[in-house]
Amino acid sequence: MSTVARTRAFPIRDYDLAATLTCGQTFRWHKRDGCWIGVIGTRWVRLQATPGSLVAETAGLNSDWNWLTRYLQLGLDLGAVLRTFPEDEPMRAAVGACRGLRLLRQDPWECLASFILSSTKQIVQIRQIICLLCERYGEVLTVPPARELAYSFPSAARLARLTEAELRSCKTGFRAPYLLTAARRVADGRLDLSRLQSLSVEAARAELTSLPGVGPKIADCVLLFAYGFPSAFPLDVWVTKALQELYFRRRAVPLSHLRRFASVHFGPNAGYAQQYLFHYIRHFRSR
DNA sequence: TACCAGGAGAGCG
DNA sequence: CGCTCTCATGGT
Repeated sequence: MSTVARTRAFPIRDYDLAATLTCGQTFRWHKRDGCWIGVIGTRWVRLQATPGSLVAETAGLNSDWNWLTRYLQLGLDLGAVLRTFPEDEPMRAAVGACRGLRLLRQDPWECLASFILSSTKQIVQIRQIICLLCERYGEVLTVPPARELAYSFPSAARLARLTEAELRSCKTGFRAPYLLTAARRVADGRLDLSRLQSLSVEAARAELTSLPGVGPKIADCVLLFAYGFPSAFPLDVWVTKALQELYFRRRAVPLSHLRRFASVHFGPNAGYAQQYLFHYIRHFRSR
């Protein structure tokens, strides 16, 4: 039965939609009347979490929903992932505090650009910057009647034509030239983001970190959130704090040491474990 | 007001 | 390699 519809319900369990959309892996979702409204690619989407299912509404008709199931990773067996985590007290606490937190599979360009803009910014500020960029340089999207305007994330080609001053007027600060360089490299083909999916995680990381303003942390965010490399382990100030507090008795440990520890301790889905630690330390052990 | 934010790069010893 | 400084700006 290939129904064409504007809405669809997906049976799912252990999916904490709110945590997933607000935990710092994506920046454009907002809550309205108990639902989550956002943009995936060039589609306006409204999501409602109900017990046992997710209900999705779009502006236009869909004959297939693969773009959505892929983004939300609805086919993932979360339990199988959690079973690969180390059986220690910190991981039990982190997972127990937020059962149902998921990793999304995002568009590489939007993810790369977003995290270039993320450095030494709070998540609320990152959201502001990206919102400004989309309103000014994104495309107006079709939305259902009586809904607020929605915009696509601006393409690399669009941003490549901007001046640094125009980018700085979106509050990007010292990150403006970084974003501009990335946009130009992607737009003129020197950097082929779709090719990275076929590379080893090390080779893909090397490609990303060749961009100015993209170091190991931002590269690993893109490797994990856009390409789904399960071993990518973004080590930011929060995860650093979590590791020191939970595994090193609150002692300051060199970053290189933490990287080594993370790569051996958390197993094949270290990136997933990282997201639970990030969420846990930010919401339950702040300061 | 002071501190800090999902960092990275350059300069230094 | 490890440390320090700078970059820009606004939230808390």
